[in-house]
Amino acid sequence: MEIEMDVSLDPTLGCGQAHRWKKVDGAWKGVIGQDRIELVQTGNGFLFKGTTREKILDYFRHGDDLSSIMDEISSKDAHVAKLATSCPGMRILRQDPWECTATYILATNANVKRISKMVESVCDRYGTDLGGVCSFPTPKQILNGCETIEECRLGYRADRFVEFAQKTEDGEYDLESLRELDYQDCITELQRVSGIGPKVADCVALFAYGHLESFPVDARISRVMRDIYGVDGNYKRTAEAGRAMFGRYAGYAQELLYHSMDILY
DNA sequence: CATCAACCTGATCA
DNA sequence: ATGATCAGGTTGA
Repeated sequence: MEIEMDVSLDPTLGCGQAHRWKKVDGAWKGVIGQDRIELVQTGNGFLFKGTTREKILDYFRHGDDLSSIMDEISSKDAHVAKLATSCPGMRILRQDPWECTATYILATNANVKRISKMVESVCDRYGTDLGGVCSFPTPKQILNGCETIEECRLGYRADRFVEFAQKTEDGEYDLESLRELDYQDCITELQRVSGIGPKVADCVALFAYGHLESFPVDARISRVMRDIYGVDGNYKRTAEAGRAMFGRYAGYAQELLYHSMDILY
């Protein structure tokens, strides 16, 4: 099946916003929910198999008008304008809140390689076998075998990861209800979770709850803000500066800036 | 509110 | 080869 969309799979799936995609012989292989997916870039979109058109369109935020978003953030800053041109088709994805949050709890103070290793590890150990790859586990699946969690080599993230699964399963955290909240309330609620600070909250707000004004500041973005824009200071200050600079689509600007560092380093 | 050391682990570098 | 440093941060003092 083919989908027409202004998207470039390489930066979109390879930039690190989602952690389960792998490019094998020109095809992007990954898992969305319980579906094993394969995507191949074409001239004006991509071919897909493994799931429904509807789910793919939702995952790739088909409703986002990329050209007008790029126009808007490009008008705010010449550097981002250049990146928008040099890296067309980079999209923000819409990920499942549970998987996205649990994954970013694992992502703290680890590099991309190690993050995907940890994520694959918990999928292999606790997820459902989909034939060659496993789905991201449900809270229940994790809790059913959490006594062997140390075999996943999560380090000090393990306790937070299991606690998050426990409290989600218990209903203490209601991830669905967060969909109703605006950006500020959303990150405030997310930060009640142990293992979620301002950076992870911003990532989840952006990648799961679709708050496109979120501007997560990680180590790389922090360097960009300092070196290119002369913005220094703590997290709150830097993230606010990004949102003030780029407005309602700051998240897209962040992705472009992050990816540009990816190429540089 | 701002600052800062400690924290699992594994890859990289000297 | 072996030790220091660092990586998509968060926490608690």
